[in-house]
Amino acid sequence: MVALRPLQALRLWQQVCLAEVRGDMPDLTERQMAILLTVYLDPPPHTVRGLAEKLKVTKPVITRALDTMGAMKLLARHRDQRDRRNVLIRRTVEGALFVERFGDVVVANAAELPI
Amino acid sequence: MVALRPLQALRLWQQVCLAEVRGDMPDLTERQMAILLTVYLDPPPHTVRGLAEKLKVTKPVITRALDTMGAMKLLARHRDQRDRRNVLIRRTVEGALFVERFGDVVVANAAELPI
DNA sequence: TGCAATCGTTTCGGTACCGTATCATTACGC
DNA sequence: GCGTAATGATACGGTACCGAAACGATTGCA
Repeated sequence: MVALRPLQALRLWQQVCLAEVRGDMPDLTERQMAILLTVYLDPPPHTVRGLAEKLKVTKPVITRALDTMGAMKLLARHRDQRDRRNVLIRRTVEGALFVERFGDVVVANAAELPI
Repeated sequence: MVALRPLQALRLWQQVCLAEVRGDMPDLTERQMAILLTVYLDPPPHTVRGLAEKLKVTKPVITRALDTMGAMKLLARHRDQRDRRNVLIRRTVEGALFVERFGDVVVANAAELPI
């Protein structure tokens, strides 16, 4: 339970967005961000279908996001050997680093919030 | 000063992203979000040039974002009568409501964070 | 062995955004 | 007035994403 007042929440979001926009990091879509954080925060296994249901989007949305973030090495695909129709989404070192750094940005900006 | 631990920060971001993705709200780009929040949180006046400098992006980026969000009625353009070259970006009722509701989403998700 | 169901992917046309360069309008100094 | 500077908008080609539909691959069941 984190007590956050509306103005603080908005200010936090603004500062983090500004940091992301100003930086030369690869800009991720809100959907891509939701997928990435879900893969790294929720327990595996993660499948295309599962993510599509969690985000309430269609499967092609997940496939395309995996294409993009896979090219960025933020996560990786892996065929499920027990049911070769499935694709398991796995974490990568680069992705873990990216997520960790992003979390630090949020924490740092939260620490500087006034009032 | 808000004490937020890395895992809490990431979980918060995930939940808010999920809420936005799942909702049928108009999805805003990270840049658009940075502009919108800056207009509504920072003191006016706001100009295209000023926003471009603050976000470290080019002016067409701001112009296009204003087009998009203007069509959504999230903010409005207004010629500066003292220097008619300038365009002043003003807040709207719809935009204020949108920002307020977004802040509430963040606050609500922060309140439900574990540990 | 067939055949339907499920999985993820691909294709299609359309839309939105990007960066760069250029434009029209307005202001200001000479 | 006239040229220069500054503002924001636009044109252009390119890229990425979107929703809907169709597609191969794999499974499991009759």
